[in-house]
Amino acid sequence: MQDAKNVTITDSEWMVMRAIWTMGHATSRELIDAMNELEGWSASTTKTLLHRLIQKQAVAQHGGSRPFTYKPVVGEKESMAAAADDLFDHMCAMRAGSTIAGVIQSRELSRADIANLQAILAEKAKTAPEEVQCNCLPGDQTC
Amino acid sequence: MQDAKNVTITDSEWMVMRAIWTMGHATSRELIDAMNELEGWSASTTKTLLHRLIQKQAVAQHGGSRPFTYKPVVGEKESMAAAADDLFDHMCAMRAGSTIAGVIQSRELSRADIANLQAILAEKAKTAPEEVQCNCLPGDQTC
DNA sequence: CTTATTAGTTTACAACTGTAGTCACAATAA
DNA sequence: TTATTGTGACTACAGTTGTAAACTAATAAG
Repeated sequence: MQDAKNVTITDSEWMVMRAIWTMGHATSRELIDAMNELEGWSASTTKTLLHRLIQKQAVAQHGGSRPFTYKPVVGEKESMAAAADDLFDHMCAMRAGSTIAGVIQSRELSRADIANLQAILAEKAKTAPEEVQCNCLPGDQTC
Repeated sequence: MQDAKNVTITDSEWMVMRAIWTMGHATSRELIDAMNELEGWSASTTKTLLHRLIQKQAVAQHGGSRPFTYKPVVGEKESMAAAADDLFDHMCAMRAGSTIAGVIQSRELSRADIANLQAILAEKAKTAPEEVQCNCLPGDQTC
């Protein structure tokens, strides 16, 4: 799988990727139908997005003959991780904790997810610093 | 403070907001200098961004006379929460847990942050479902 | 007061996005 | 083998974003 870090997937493109990831692989017809039902998009719109994703090498065309099959080239997990990292990279490091807290509160998580997060946190607690420094401006500040 | 949900702050604009949030309030000169040092931007660029933020009502101009003071209208915490929610809204609900896990692992968190997250998780565990359903396509799927 | 300097407003412009129409060609049906 | 249709490629076009120059109005310096 190609490095998801190098590909920027836009909001509309995400919708298509989600469908492809979930289906595993799909024909354009299947995608067009799914996108029409999900987002009300015209066939053209889905085609364009699919095309852009191919150019970005986030998706690849398979099967030599005409009704091609489309498959993801970038993984869902990696892409999501990259998008999340990208977001947090733009925010104040000092606020990451409370932002994560907000996300956890507003999302549905399974028992397994929670157990996993608890394990990660327990481990992380061992080496956690007392304070995280604000990194918004040159020099030390507190935001 | 105005509802951060309604304002879309772009990547470049975020940089300016971070500076304003950290400084609490600032003159354009201060912002221009900070942005030049941080991002290497020309004065014009910062001015434009500041302007757009004013139009979006994310920032307000204060003080009647010429060297105006600029202050945030939207809060940092709310804006970050909105941005994070926006991101997770576009992703498969089923994958939120592992994405959060990745974020936690890659970010620096203080002891207090961790304790807070642990408390939230403990509470959330009480009512957590066994499974979270994939919401990428119509009908139940697993992605 | 006149001039120089700074701060604020307008305009610019290419790249990227969201959304979609049209054209061309391969596959299929007649 | 020709007409039809499904599928993929190319074109379109307005709005947003990143980046910045040019212009104008206010203030400070002389």
